[in-house]
Amino acid sequence: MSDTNGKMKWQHEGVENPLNGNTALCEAALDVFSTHSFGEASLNDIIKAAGMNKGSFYYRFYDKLDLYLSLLQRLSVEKLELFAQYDDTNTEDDFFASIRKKAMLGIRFARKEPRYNALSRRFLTEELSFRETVVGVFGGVTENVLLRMVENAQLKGQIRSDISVQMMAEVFAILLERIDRVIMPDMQDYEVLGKIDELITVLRNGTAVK
Amino acid sequence: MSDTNGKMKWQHEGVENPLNGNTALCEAALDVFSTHSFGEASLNDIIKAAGMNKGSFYYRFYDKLDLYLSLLQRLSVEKLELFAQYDDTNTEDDFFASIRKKAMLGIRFARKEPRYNALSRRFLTEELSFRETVVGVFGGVTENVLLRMVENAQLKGQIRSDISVQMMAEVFAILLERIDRVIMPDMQDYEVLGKIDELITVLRNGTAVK
DNA sequence: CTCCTTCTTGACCGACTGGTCTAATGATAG
DNA sequence: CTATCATTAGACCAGTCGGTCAAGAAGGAG
Repeated sequence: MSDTNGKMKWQHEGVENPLNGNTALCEAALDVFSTHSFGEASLNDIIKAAGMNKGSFYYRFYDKLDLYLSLLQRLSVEKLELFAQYDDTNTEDDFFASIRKKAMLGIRFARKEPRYNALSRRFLTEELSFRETVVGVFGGVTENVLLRMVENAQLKGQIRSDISVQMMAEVFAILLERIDRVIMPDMQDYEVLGKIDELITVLRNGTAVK
Repeated sequence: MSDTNGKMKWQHEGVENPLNGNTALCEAALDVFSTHSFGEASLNDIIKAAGMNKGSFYYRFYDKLDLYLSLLQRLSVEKLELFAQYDDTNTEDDFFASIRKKAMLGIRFARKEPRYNALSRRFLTEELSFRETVVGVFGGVTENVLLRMVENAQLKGQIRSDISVQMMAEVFAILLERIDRVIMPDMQDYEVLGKIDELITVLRNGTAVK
């Protein structure tokens, strides 16, 4: 770990992510890391479940953290690919229409790979030093895009101006983050869309009677 | 652990919670359990930080789980005491006034003991089997009071009826749960009240311009 | 065949875990 | 004083952890 410095072994050597060819290891790592914290996750379990040997693992990875980072990288690539299909940064949508689209994309990915959501939420409960290490490798990807969306919408007069933008952005962020609590796994697509529209309605018009 | 069956040693023997007289152990356990998952938390660290010996610890507790449960019990008693001072179950408040009061109480306790919030949120990310064990001891305390508040308010015509009660209750629950993200630790009391009122306004009237 | 590199194997390491147990200590009673 | 009790002390246990390493297998090049 002290040797790693948060870098990935395969990145040093300009080789592709060693998880790419190894679906067994990828699945095992995702299973374990999405259900256990980094410290609690047993590397032995992962390796055993993947049908691998310790030596082979350490031939390709520096350590446990290297595997974790490689997994995050693979997942973020997959997510970006999905989101890229629906890129709307240039369209001049209504604010709530943008939020709606964002929520739909998030749910689509979450339903495709539920373990990813579990993993990223679990990451937020890791120790601060660990989070800093990981963020240090992946860079500040988490720049607050929501806050700027809200600021923009307020300037355009699409949302009320008597509430601070920080508060609004936070409300949207919290709800988008836990949107899975509203969407059940057994729902049909049209039901999911209905739930999202309900949520957007609440955010737009509130819950009180008019 | 197999001997424990999820019960607390001191409950068996009708003695008071052994954490009560031992502030050092209580503080150490709260420190560690609020920053680490149950599995990751080191009992050795807790005992050392409390200036205790292993033998003394195991004289009073069955095991690590017993300590964890005793800590939860103590905290829940403290929280109930605080909430009891402001019991409003019999008053005929407006729905949003009730929510406002609930949010204020939650924040008051969270600011008094921030580690408790961290602990209870961390509990939700523990393994299912562990959560079931703990819930089995404490009973289904988590009966959804919010859902019934929403149903009631809808019957009284205080909130709109075109959104499902489940959705609304979930939205309120999610936001109440993460209300700490909106309240900064260095805020004065009047600032906190202002933030809560902002949040209530959003929930009541929405974010769109009228 | 030999030589060399790449990759695999699994025994092994020290550190740490939750938990046990026996011997010693302190206090109180008769 | 002795006897009995509750409590403390910490060495010790088996098991797991992440990580290392020397030996050998596999395969291509000459």
